[in-house]
Amino acid sequence: MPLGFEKHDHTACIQSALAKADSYCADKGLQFTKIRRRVLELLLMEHKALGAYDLLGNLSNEGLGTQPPIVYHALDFLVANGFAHKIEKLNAYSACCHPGKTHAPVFMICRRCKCVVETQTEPLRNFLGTTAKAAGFLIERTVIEIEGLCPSCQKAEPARPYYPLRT
Amino acid sequence: MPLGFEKHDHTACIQSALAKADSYCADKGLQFTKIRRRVLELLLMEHKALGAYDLLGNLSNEGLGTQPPIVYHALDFLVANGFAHKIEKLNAYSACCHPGKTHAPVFMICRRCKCVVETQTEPLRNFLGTTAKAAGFLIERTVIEIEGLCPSCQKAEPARPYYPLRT
DNA sequence: TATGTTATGTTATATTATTACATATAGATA
DNA sequence: TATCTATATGTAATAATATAACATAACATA
Ligand SMILES: [Zn+2]
Ligand SMILES: [Zn+2]
Ligand SMILES: [Zn+2]
Ligand SMILES: [Zn+2]
Repeated sequence: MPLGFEKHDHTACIQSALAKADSYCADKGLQFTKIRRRVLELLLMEHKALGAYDLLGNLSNEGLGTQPPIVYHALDFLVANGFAHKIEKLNAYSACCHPGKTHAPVFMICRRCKCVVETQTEPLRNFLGTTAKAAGFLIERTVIEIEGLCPSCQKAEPARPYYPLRT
Repeated sequence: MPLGFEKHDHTACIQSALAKADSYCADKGLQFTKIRRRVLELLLMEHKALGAYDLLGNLSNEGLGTQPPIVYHALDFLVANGFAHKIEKLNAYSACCHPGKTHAPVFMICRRCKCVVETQTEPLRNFLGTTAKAAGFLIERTVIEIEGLCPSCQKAEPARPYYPLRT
């Protein structure tokens, strides 16, 4: 599993994630069915987020279903069980890179090549916890997504100004 | 402007935000037109996020336009100029509580009463900067949204488990 | 007023997601 | 094994969000 944008053995990356999902589901008595497994596999193929209808297109080509609820059902399962995340900024879905661990994921999204890298930071979680506590707010979920340019795309394109547009 | 969930003089809150927008636009030579101003005003009315079609419903009732691009044009302006933010998790829009300041906003979203409170944390921004830098990633924008229960809703409803569902 | 620029309006359509329910299948129970 | 029950999949229709492409109107300023 990549910790960042460095090259890695992605075949192993995929196999490892599927194996973890297999054993986790076996442990918990969850049905890791053909469709669910295939959707996860599709999400694992690249470190990119895929839209529900991209996934559905693939399923459809493979004779695994043609209607939206097919893929949304599978995504519900994968997200609920922590095998995938929804990337809110993209309305798309990404395989989890740290399955089986409690984590508050942080996504780095390259606007140019669309790659998505998941990282996690315990300090950040603590930090948000402190911020929320000060306001009396009780955290249940977090959405943390960073948009910008990945290392290789920085060479190809100038940066846009850091948030916000206002000076 | 509220720093958290405490009660405050919301009429003053609205007036102050509109006045800031007026003067900012005057300074920059931006056209703070009737529709744009009204959309901001609608967003300011409560500390909640409103969907584009909610806003359009209001505009439509007031004879200010009936088609989606009307409201999306206005929202584009308000977001581009930092008067409003899109809340990605809700596909909805919220007036900025710190207009005129450079900031990476953090939103606390109550799942029960749907209130949205914007805060900002310079340390968090630094922290994400460090995380990204370690991966060689260049930040342009951030999406930081916390979901959970606001102080008053905590009294009314039990919390759900903290992220993630996985044990 | 003439001219270029920005804002608004119109039509159509794209994209993402859900509701509600029917059928099929897996796993548990008798 | 046969039945029961819960879960998964399939179907149809529709809801909700957002954009493309372009026409018209209003504004800015020379
Ligand atoms: Zn993850
Ligand atoms: Zn890139
Ligand atoms: Zn703001
Ligand atoms: Zn609340």
